[in-house]
Amino acid sequence: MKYTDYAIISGLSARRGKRDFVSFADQELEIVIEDTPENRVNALGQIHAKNNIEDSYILTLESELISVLSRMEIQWVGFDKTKLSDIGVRIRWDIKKLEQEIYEIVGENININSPKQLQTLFFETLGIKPLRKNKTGYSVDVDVLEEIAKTHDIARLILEYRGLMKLSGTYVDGLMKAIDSRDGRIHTTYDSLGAATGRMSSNDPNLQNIPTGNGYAREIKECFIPSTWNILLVADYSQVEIRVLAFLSKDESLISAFQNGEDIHMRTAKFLFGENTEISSHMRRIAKSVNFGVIYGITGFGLAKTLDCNTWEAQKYVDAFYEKYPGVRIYYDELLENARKNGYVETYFGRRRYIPGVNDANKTMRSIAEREAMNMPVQGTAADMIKIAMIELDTKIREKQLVGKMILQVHDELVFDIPLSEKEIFEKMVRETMEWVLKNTWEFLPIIVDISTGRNWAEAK
DNA sequence: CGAGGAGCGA
DNA sequence: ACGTCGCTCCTCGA
Repeated sequence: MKYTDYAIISGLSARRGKRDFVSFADQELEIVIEDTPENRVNALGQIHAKNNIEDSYILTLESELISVLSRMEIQWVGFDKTKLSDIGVRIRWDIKKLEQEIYEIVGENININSPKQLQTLFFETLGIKPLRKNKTGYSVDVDVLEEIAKTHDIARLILEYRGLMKLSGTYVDGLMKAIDSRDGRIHTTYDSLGAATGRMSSNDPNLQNIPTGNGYAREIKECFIPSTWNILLVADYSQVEIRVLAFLSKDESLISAFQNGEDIHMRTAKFLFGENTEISSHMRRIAKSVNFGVIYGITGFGLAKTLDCNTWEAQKYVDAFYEKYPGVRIYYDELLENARKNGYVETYFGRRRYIPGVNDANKTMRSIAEREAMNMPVQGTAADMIKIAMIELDTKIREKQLVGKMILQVHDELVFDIPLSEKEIFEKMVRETMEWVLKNTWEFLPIIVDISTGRNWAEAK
């Protein structure tokens, strides 16, 4: 049955999507086409033509990536069904126990998965003051429950319950359904143009959001295993987005920090709290949030929420960041100026995203658009880099007639299923290729790839 | 079946 | 109003 979902296109296997049209950036084509990778890239080409983009490297890149992705999709990933099944039994047991505990405290069998019933419990029965509203009522999300948990233990239990339900539903049951009955492997579908920034997306099942934590989460990741006699090799770009920001902005402090091999979060922490200050783990955590936040176009309010501090304090950190890395501020100013003038932003490799909202009359809409504009070139350039590396690696693997295969991509990470005998050659080849994509700039901005291996995905990470 | 809320990843 | 990009599960009501 599963194969009825597939269409053979140009001798390659690719799955048909549900959509019957192709869109790119914020411009929908006025044509209805069969949703295939080839047609999507074709549509991308039409968008380029319509906007007078010539000699687009992105078009070449996306064309070449189609067959690479199809080979990854065909390969599939090994999976330990027995182990997942055992995890499922234990999680369900824990859920049952938590359920009983919660019912006991509440005094009745409420549906813990219903935000509506939780609202009634907290804000009416228990008389707790609501923290935040959403479209349908008062929010009972993790931030709110963390706050309530300070005074009511029940909130802690509900958070635990939610975490286990997520693992049980999305990962245990979800992955169990995705295991192929014939060979026990799992197959995902990639959408190369899945995100507006140029990132890919993965679905059915999504293998780009497998839990990374400890406990059950780690056990689930341990279920992803190599083929018989093989090992998994995981290669990931180290702090690639901040490095890309350094590269695009040419900020001197940011670049020199990477040149000197400094811990970038520590570098920012020193900037925020003083060169001679002993940086605590708390301070480093703040600096890390600021570093990431800047890439997302953060505001004082948003950072305050993340750090659980007041807006004034958070804004102070954001201001300090831009003061210490002035090149970043200039870069963003010029970027937004260009976005307002041209209506789009683009990556280093020329991938575009149209963002008409930067000139919207509505301040809120404009702010959203500005954050999108600020983030896209960073996230998109990183996406371009790994896509280029994937094409190059796919070619090399076949040229060298290696047995190992590239099987997964998780935004800044590639996973390979390889024989132990090919470990050294893969390590060297993968590192060199992934770092090579910005080779012409390596002189002033080191790109670092971390590689590890193991008998399962958790061990290799 | 779809919207909304929630939570998992980079 | 309030940090980017995704996908999937659950509830609830049409």
